[in-house]
Amino acid sequence: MATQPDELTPEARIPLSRERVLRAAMELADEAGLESLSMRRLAQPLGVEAMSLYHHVRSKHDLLSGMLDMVYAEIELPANDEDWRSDMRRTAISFHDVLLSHEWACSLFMAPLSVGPARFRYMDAVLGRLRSAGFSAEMTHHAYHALDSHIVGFVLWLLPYLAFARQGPDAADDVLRSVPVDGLPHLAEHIDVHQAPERAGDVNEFEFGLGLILDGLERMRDTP
Amino acid sequence: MATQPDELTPEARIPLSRERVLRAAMELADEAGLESLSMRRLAQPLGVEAMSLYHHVRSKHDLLSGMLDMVYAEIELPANDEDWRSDMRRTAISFHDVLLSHEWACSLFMAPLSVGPARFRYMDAVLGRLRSAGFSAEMTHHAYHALDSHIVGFVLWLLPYLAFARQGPDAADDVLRSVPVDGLPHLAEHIDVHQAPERAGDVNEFEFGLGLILDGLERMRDTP
DNA sequence: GACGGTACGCTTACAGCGTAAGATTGTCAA
DNA sequence: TTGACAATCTTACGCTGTAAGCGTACCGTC
Repeated sequence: MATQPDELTPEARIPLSRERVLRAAMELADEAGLESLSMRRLAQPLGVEAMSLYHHVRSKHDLLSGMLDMVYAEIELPANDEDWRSDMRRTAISFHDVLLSHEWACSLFMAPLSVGPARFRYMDAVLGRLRSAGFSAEMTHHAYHALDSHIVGFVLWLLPYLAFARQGPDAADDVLRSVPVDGLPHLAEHIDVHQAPERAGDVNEFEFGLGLILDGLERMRDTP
Repeated sequence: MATQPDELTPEARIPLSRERVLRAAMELADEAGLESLSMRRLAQPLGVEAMSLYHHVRSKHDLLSGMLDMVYAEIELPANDEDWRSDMRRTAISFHDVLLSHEWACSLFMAPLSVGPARFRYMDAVLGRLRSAGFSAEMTHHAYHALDSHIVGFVLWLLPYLAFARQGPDAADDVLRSVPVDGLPHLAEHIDVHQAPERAGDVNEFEFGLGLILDGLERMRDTP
């Protein structure tokens, strides 16, 4: 049954392409993490050898750049529907969610990757919505960096906790309980707050800081 | 002149230690970046072979954990001198400065490293200062995450720009000019703001967002 | 002084990495 | 049929972290 043609035909039917390589890379990174993404392992599910990938991707660096840009493409751009704070909140939460669904993306912010078109489009859309809300160019600049810093910084904090939580239902609690809180009373209290049963959604945590920034900006818009 | 004893004696005088390994690792990372930090290269300036390091460090993972904790140890903890906002601003700026002087540290936030004592101490001190300012346990928790998210997120944004700027006086401008701004008018404006001569200190950018958060928190403290 | 235990450093070896170089194959045009 | 060209595979190199084992130098105890 499993003759050679049978195996080769479907592979040959769908030729490699940058698109397909990037998409496979994202899937692999989503499932197994960035550290599992090697050229050899990426080639395997594509039915190809590692070096073949280099016809569609200049280097691993280029591959990662492309992956990050696909992440940016998933972010919901700000609408012009409601008041600017609601519009920006929606985009910020979308960015937050996208980063959580591609945890490896945060690791790529540090590397000096080349910036792709989707990221430029995202920046322009956010800056445009802030300008149309009435912010000056200078103020828009401030607001943009404050918002993006919060989003990326927050997810960066959240990810290690999520990694623990995924290990098992009580793994996170075990880790928290193992913290040496002797002589660190406020840390102990902080951990209690984290363990409080009512805090199901850490999204609320995120939206608290987000609201703080949005409200602060709104006040500065009123009195420029 | 260069007899064997001459060469061996000074090495034997200063035996390896976890402290010395960590310090050498930080120096290497500061100068050449995290990607240059391999066990073999780290061993070289210590006058030792790579495997010898494993007597003082459980693994490379453990080495990185230790390095990150030394970074936390450099942060100026919040005093109880003035009003809480001034105290916290000083600590936040110190954190910011420390991250800029050890750029590799940001890359380590993502990895699920074990948390060391200096980081616990930092957390407790910050949480304590917020509590003594009159914030509730829940509110302190919010404030802590909002502040740290901003610090880490902001530095994460700044680092790629700094990397360009270091390549040469005009390298950053060249990169900015090469951005395809056709159809992205707000991005073009954003780049203009970045290139404006009067913006010498990007620290101001950082302190803008910091002030936004501190002021927002202060308002919530007044009306709980 | 002799002896065993422990700590520390070295050597060797292995599997895996990114990718340069070159051989091989499949496909279409002339 | 032939040539051209692109896509793919093969091989190889220098690098990585680190497991396993060996040698040695110092230690407290007899």
